[in-house]
Parts: sequence; structure tokens; C-alpha cells
Amino acid sequence: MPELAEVETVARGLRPLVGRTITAVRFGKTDFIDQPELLRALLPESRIGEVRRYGKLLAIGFARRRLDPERFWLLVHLGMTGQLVIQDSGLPAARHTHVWLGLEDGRELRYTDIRRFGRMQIVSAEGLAARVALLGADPLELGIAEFRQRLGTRRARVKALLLDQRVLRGLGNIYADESLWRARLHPMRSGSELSGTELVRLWRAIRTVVREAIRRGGTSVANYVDALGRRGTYQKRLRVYRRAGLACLRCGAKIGRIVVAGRTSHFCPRCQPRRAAIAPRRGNRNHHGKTDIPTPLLR
DNA sequence: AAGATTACCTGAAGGC
DNA sequence: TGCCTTCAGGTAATCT
Repeated sequence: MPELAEVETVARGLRPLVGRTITAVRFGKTDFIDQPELLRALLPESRIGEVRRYGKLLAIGFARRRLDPERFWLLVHLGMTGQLVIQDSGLPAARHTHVWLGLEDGRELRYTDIRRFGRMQIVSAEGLAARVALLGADPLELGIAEFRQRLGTRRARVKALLLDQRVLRGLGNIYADESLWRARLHPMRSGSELSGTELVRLWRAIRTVVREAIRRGGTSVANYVDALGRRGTYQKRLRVYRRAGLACLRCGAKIGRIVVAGRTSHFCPRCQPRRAAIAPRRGNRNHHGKTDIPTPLLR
């Protein structure tokens, strides 16, 4: 579910809680929490100092109010169906709510997760840094040079690269498909086979798609809601995702559906050809040192 | 190194 | 209505 745009929207919704203190912790199931006892021990009497997002990972910074001034971070990954919602403690909790963090003003920060693919844990500043070091670049922060370096040198399929959080952090199945459609690239193309122009197209497409998705509060195709329980509206802007069998909004061809990198991928077989639609020039040599075989220019 | 497969867990949707 | 299968926005482990 929650990809970069959704998690960013949740993070923004949580920021008004900065300065608030947790008064109580209550759990339902805890099998998705790393050391639930630690949360129970540290969170009460701790003040929310900061809310950050690294890709799909939420990091909520805390400081103990009394005792040691030690700071720590609550990491929350929403998985597929995780929700963090601020609610009045009087309201009945949704089914599958497993963590309640009471606030001094009578509200609660509640974590609900139907499938419990999400994860929660407390880490130190060093622990946070170690986690972030495993992640790739933020799609909105990296420049074209680094983008080229990170994708253009890899032989894996471009769809797999977009989904790999060590390459770029924050893209998931929806925004990967939407970005590839926008850039007119087949999901099975290899990173190293992409031309400079194609890489620029992809870099731009990702920025456009993700920025617009954030502006629209994310995509709600099933469960996703923000910290105030509101759905996003980017689902109205989707161009290929979940449109298999329908006409491509750019060329009219029938949108296809294949599995790439173990994930369902939607694409337009005409706009996103498997082979680069580049007219080869005489004497042009590809990376194998062989002359390019002319591929029919579609469209 | 990259890809395929499986697993984690629950619910929705479709076929019969 | 019920039963069965398939699929779902994520990630990690294991095998080839």
C-alpha cells in the first residue's frame, strides 16, 4: 500500500503532534513489533520531537521528559495495510488496531494493520543512521547524474530497479508503473540498455508522478488513509495502474499486464515497446561492439 | 548478479 | 449462501 507519497502524507499529518507527550501505551498483537517491551518502557513520558520520512519508512523522534535526556526514534513501516491515525480516544478503534499511543490531550495515535506486514521498532540515533544507510536515494532529491549512475549501470530490469529500495527509496508498484508509462519505457528493459534520453525521461517522469501524488495526498486504491483518516485522490490520476485491458490514454492500444520482478506490471505495449524505438544510425555501435540491428519504429 | 519462489497475514472478489 | 481460488500498495529469505 503505502509508497513514498502516502508515507509523506502521513508524516505531514503527524507533524502537528510535535511537542506532545505520550501518556500511555497499549498493544493488541505485537508480532510485528521488534521488542514491544522497549516501546512500553520508553514511550510513556516521552515527547515527540520530530517526524521524518526516509522512503517508505517513518521515523518519529522522541526525547524522555524526565530521567535521562536520551533521544530515540520510533521507526514505523506501514507495510501493505498499515495505518497511523490520530483519533479521539473516545472513538471506537478500527478492527486490527494493535498499538494505541495515548496523548495528554485525550487523543490517541493508533496503529492499525490488517495484514501486519508493517514493522515497528525503537532505535538509537546510530540505529536510525544504519537503517537509512541501507536505503538508496530519495527520488525527489537525487539529480540526473546520480540517477544515471544508479540505474544506467545496472543490468537488472528497470522495473526491478525502481522497486529496489537500495537503488531508490520510496517507489512501489503503483508509482513504478505510472513512471514507466509516463517515460514510455517497457518494465522489462534493462537499466544499462537505456539511452541517456530515456534515463532523463524516466527521472523526470518519477519526479512528476511522485510530486503530483503527494499534492493529491497519495493514492487510495484500497486501504490507505492519512493520519486524519482521509483518503488520497491520486487514484483518479492513475494512467496505467490497474487499467489492464483498457485503452491506453495516450495511444489507445490495449493496456497489458505482465509479471516483472514478481510484481504485476501494467504497461502499454505500443507506447512502451520492449525494444528501444530508436532509429539506428549507420556505424552506430552498441555496448557489445556490434552494429545495432534496426528495430521497427512503432507509432 | 539477477531472477524465481516462498513466506509472512487478512480480506475482497470472482467462479461455481 | 457457501466454498474455493486468486490476488493485493511490501520486504526478506532461500535457491538456481
